[in-house]
Amino acid sequence: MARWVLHVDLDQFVAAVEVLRRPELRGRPVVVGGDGDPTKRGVVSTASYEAREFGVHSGQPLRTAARLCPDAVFLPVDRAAYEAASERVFAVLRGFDAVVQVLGWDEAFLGVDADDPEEYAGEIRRRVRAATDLDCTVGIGTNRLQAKLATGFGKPAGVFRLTDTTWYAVLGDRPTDALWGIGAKTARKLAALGLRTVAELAAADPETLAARFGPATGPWLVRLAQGRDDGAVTGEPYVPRSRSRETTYQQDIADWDAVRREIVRLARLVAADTDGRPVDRVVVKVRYAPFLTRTQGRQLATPTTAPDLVADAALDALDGFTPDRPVRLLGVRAEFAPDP
DNA sequence: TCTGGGGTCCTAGGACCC
DNA sequence: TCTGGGGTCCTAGGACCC
Repeated sequence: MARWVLHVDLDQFVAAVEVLRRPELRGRPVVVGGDGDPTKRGVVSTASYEAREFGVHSGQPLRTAARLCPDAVFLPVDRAAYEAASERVFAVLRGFDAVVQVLGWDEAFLGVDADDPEEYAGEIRRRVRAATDLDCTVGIGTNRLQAKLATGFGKPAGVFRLTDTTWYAVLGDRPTDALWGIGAKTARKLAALGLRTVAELAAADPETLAARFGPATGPWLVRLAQGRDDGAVTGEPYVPRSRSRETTYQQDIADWDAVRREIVRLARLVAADTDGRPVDRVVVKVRYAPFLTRTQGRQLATPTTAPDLVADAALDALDGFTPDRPVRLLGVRAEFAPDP
């Protein structure tokens, strides 16, 4: 039997969960984001396929989505509901004889031994559907990168295999930002070097890219374009490196005393969410009204879980900012001391 | 596109030390 | 004080992903 990596990705996950508990929404354009009021500041978390027909997509301002699709049903984000649905899906996946690595709310890698990976993928789709009424797509590859990219070609509710044999036929002529890890910024820098497609990047000199992108990132970009990924699927439990809370305010805050009160509030929320792990460092984020974003951090002399000390460190970090401009967003992040 | 919230990892540059 | 070269650590920012 051969070793395969399967990437399981729920279809329009957040919108699908909402439709499950409100069946009358099935077939309608559904947009989930912010507090569900499209006249407020906020962006689309997930749009149903019906809403995507109108050009609505994740990350888009809710106001824009409402303009593109005025008849859409707008719903608030309900994290607890999605986490509960996630757990039911992952419980199904853990029922397989496989190494399961969860990637977020709606994705997981499975390391499996199989003679017929398509048959295996089909069985995953059937069992997830039977247990949760949710559809998923399964990508098949010989490593995580191939499996992850394969999923995009199988959407929705399908199965797709991508291997060394088919890599360049499928992806060679695609722009570099089709790859998992290359976004708009990096794609533009690569294009400036004459590297526009996956095939062109795959043939590039790693040393040249190291000079432009750094010693680790440069060579990694070339390996990415070649479909290579040395990382194994791991079943190790996920241990967070940090916890954070941030808020974009409906109205900018000009009063610095109000800013300080908000920082204390956010710091306490973060401190309540550390699961008893000592905090090493506290970082405050300020986004001023013109979207200029700055961060300031403070290393703690002694790692702590005490909310008062986390809040004190956050206020100390806040003193590193100039209180002369209205504030659009405030955030506090706590970083955990490495495990001994 | 007047641009969320929660994360991760990498890089560059300054501080500091020998 | 006209002042090198290298290593290491820390921090802010960038980029990416879901």
